[in-house]
Amino acid sequence: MQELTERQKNILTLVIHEYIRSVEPVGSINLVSNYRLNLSSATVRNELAALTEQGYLRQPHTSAGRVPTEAGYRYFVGRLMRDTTLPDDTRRTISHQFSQMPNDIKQWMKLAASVLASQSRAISMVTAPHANQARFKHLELVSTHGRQILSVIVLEGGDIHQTFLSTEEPVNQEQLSSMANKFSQMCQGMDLNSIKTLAGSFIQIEKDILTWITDVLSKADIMVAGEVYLDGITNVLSEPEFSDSGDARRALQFVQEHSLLQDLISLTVLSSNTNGVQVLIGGEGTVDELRQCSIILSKYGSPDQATGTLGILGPMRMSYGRSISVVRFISALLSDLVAEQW
Amino acid sequence: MQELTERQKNILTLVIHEYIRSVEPVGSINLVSNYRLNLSSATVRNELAALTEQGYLRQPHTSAGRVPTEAGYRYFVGRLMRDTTLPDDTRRTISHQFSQMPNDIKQWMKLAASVLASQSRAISMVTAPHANQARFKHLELVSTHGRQILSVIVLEGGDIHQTFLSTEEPVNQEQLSSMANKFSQMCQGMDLNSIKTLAGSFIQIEKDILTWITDVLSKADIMVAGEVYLDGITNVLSEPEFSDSGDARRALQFVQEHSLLQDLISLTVLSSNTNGVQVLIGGEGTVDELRQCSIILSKYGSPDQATGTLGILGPMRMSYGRSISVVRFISALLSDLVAEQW
DNA sequence: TTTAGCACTCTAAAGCCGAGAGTGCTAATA
DNA sequence: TATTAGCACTCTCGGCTTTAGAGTGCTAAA
Repeated sequence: MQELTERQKNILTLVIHEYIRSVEPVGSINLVSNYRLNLSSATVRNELAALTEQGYLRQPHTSAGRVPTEAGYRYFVGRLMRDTTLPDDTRRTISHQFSQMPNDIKQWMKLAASVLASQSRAISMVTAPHANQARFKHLELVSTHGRQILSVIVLEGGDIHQTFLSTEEPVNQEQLSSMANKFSQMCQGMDLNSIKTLAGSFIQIEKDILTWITDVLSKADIMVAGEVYLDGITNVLSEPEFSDSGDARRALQFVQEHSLLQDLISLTVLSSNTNGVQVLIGGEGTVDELRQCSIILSKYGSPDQATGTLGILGPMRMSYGRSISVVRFISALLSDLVAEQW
Repeated sequence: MQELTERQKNILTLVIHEYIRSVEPVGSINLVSNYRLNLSSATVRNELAALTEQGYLRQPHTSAGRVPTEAGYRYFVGRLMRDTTLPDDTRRTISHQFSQMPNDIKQWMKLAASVLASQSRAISMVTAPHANQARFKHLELVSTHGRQILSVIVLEGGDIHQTFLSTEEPVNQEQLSSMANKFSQMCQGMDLNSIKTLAGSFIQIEKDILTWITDVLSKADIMVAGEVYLDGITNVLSEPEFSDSGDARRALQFVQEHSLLQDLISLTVLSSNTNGVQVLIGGEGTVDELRQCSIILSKYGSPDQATGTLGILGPMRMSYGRSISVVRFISALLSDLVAEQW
């Protein structure tokens, strides 16, 4: 696999552009006439043949135009694509939308997912920010009717978990409050291991609470990311390459069942890494169901506070320039919001 | 529109069964041979003609079999369908799944949506239970780094809302706790109106908190249902009638954008009402996008505690017997869970 | 009232054809 | 040596016709 000539790079770029635009195999004449090359179609044909030879393009059948291969896209994203940024007015619009939101993480996530989806016309995925190692912050106990207690745990970073605990006999709110205070102070800022080493004589209900706390912490540690917010699921259905056949359905099903992002996050060795944004083309390294798709991922937040992940999943034939810039922008935006908040 | 004869009812039922099974227009010979009628195809033809005349069936074209119309389905659901219940082992399996869940509303909702979707092979929708008029129960304030305060409001019924408030100058956790206690006691069990009438001299931060509380309560009152849990979105895509054309996409898009259930809940006058379960056929009374769909809805919980809504959305050609019984069963199950908890 | 028989209608699948797009090769050209 | 014009060739796709088959409604007989 030898280096491409400048002209070949140029032509590869054009083929990809044109294919993304028209979603049809692109031929030599088409290129010459649409892009005012100072070349004849015959010359372009030769170059196309060379690029096909090297594996960057392929022909659906003998007398069709060329379509980019996975390798072609990868070469493009890694070495040819120029860094684009979002248009100023788009940036402003998005920032404005965020500034008008209440200070509520859920709302942010939803908005981020929605903006990502509509801007990229792909499926968007966003995880809520979470501290890297879960630490206990606060416990709250609220009596409900009967012998059920509503128990709320707040983790550092603002994650909230709740459950109902039941007691043998009724406990009034005052007792509950003092018990909650006791735990809040005793466990302040501790992580899973520290809490496990706590000793002392506890009554039954206190033991239940401790079990519950360790449950929450270990769950929070394992589930690197919390809930996943999805949006734009129908975007991908309108793409021509998914118009029929079960492909789209299978891909969607996969996304819904496995919370995808969870799995992807663990992949640290990734191919193209553009300025903190990671691009997986043709579902590389992942599963069969996503063979026709590409994924663009980015972490946000900061490692010593809280981080989350966001990304989009679209057809391999997507506008990488635009998509990457959107992901990068939203990622930065959420990073700022997280930094302000913590 | 006159009463149907027994034989006509029988044949209508068979046509619907067969159509649901095969998804193809069903003809007279087909019926006779598959269902061992003691009739000739000619007789059946006459009856089919009569049913078509009355609007319960239609022919896609002159020489095709018959397909049930909206009216046909409605007649079937309202008057012909025998009440089915879920098989015992299915019931047991589902109950078991619920019993193994932690006491967490979110998990319940997710499980309910998942079971509904897989059992009915349709899209499922579930709203979390919520008190009918929101009442304040408890306030909790937790300091975070900087001048941000994490504020958590618990409503009667266990709904939880959180936000970040900011203060002019730092406040320590002790002050926050006493402030939270003050509010918790002062506002105990009050609804929106009562809280609005509260007077007294409050410092800035307390005013902010009060505003936030009223915000939450009014939001909770308006948004009759909280979050909507969806599942099985891909189910509907595999249905043959949605295999191509944008119909499926449009319907899905609609479901995602408008949180559907919200709108539907407000429809109290509904056509078929089978034992607490409501059936909307052909999206009657709703929107164009759902013309090809049917909806089965049920409330759960009890009016004086908390109620939620659940339902499924599938192709008009769905197995109503099974679907209705699943919806009814899950609805009862959630009702029990809610009753235990409150 | 039911049924056998029959002519008729319409669709959907299969086969056929021609236009058009695109190719690769060769030979001429700059 | 790199480029280009010319050309024969290949393959798909859309439109057309044809045909098999399913289903119908009607009539007349049982």
